[in-house]
Amino acid sequence: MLHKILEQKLQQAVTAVLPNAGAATVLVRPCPDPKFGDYQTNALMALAKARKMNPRQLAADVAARLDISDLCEPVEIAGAGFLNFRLKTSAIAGALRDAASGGPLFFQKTAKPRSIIIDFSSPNVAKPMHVGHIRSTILGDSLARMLKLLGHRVITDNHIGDWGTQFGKLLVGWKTGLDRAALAADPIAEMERLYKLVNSRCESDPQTLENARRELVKLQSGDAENLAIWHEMIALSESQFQRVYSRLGVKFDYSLGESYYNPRLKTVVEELAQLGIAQPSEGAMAVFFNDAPGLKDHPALVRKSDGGFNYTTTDLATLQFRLEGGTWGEQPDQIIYVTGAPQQLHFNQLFAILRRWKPETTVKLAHVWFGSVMGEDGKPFRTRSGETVRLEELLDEAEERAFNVVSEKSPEFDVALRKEIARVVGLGAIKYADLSQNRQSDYVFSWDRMLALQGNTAPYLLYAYTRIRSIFRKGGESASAGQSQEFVLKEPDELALARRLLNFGLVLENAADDYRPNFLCGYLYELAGDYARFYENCPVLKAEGAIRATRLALCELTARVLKQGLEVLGIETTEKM
RNA sequence: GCAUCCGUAGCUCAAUUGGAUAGAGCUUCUGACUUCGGAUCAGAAGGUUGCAGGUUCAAGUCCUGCCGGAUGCACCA
Repeated sequence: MLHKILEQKLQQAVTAVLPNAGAATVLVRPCPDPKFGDYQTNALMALAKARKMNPRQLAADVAARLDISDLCEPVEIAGAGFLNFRLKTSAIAGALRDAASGGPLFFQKTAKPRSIIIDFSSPNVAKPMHVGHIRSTILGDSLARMLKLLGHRVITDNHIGDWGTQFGKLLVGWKTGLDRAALAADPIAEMERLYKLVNSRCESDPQTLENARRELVKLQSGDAENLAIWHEMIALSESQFQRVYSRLGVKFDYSLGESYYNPRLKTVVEELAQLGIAQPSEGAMAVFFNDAPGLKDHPALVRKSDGGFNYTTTDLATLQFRLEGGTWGEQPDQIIYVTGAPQQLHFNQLFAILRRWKPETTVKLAHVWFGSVMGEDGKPFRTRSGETVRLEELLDEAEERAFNVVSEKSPEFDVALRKEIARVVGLGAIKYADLSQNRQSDYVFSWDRMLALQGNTAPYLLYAYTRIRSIFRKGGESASAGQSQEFVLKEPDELALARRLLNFGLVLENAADDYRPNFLCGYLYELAGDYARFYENCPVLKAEGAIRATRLALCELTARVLKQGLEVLGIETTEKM
């Protein structure tokens, strides 16, 4: 973490020159172009501006106070007042040696661990998980892994949809048209069929609608028969969820569904009413936001005119529960919700209500939203027959397609090995295609691009990894010889690779701070590219002495960073492919 | 009507959130030692960042107004 040291020294120099400069104002970041140097700061220009000083003069004064000659070449002042730092080769070699001999892998655990709840995935009971769930699941999982790696205490909670109005219709269907054999064969499909059946009947037949409403009321007031059916539907759905999550390698600490918060709903609304936050309106209870510009004219309902509660009420109760420390007994510093873009209004309302309801809480709330998955026709992604695409079938197809590619490229591997490689590559490709994109844009789903072998894709990264592993298989035990010897970095491709390795932690932190795994993907892609050039131009096993040892160490460290980076994205690696 | 988001190369996407000459991949064209794994690498071509103003040392990024598109908005989640 050389840039951290630079940042600290720079901070000291700045406070020496400007005694009342703020604490966290001077940041060091990678240069946009290596010709400027390795790292730069542009913060002095802003500081100078605020004080009406000459920015280049300030930069010169700060540079004069900097003692970093052990790490860097003399600092350069450039442009309107940039400070550019170029690392000495000895400093780069030293950092590599530290990492190669058991030190941290170019990142540090945070000095201030926070307690963070991440709420993601949230599938619905009795419905199939479809492509819409994949982004939330993968993004949330990746954020959880990232924050954990950086030393935070992370609690993952799957807020399952197990209490909506859909259960009225499901109960009617279950009681009147359940096909037990079909349920045994494919429970989700059967429940989905029942729901669709009753739902369409409701549109033309008010009596069915009324029946559904009545079944729902019975369920919610504790009717034994309906509760039993409801429990069965949940159990059947959970086995589906588990199948998907275990394939994806996603784990939740808690799966507290909406029903869990049911007992709190009434008192939450009463409290809001008592505090004057919620008020009666058109028979319902509503919260108005006249002073919040973005929310003006968009009130939130916390109780429906029929006395029932909705999404907002449940989420408020959930927030209350979590702020009290949940069942795990720790108050969160931060809560992250991972859902689609259409829910922005909902979360803006939710957060605004909480600020009024519990003005004393300092919890940091984040709605990490994402765009939709589109088909190649630019419309929401569906099957040819117009159905939503089932997640399990999507995963099957990814593995199948990957299997075909592996079989074509490596026919000499036996079937079991090819299947295992296809699993890693196929699932990795799905995840990577999603995570490598700016989460806020809609993205077009394309099998061909996703399993493409070139470009910013999982197969490209995995291939880079397998080439490194192959060197170690060939090189035998001499692979560990790198640790004791002096590092010799001369070739441009060695240095470029080494410099890239140093930035792993910096990128990891940026990605976590902004909830953007695509930063990490971009970094890993560049790292793999640097490695490919190094591999092309710098023979490892044919080299000798310190050069060989250095190159082996570069290989080893690259493999470790690739593996660690992919792991944080929830992607496994394979030794061969 | 109100609100949110988007418009970048022929296509699919980046751009470290206001930084230096806007970068990749696909596609097209040209090249690479009888390969430490060619699922690789090098090079060429491709742009007035939807349009017009503004803010400042600096704008794809911020502000204003247009044009075009997506989504959400009281009783689904």
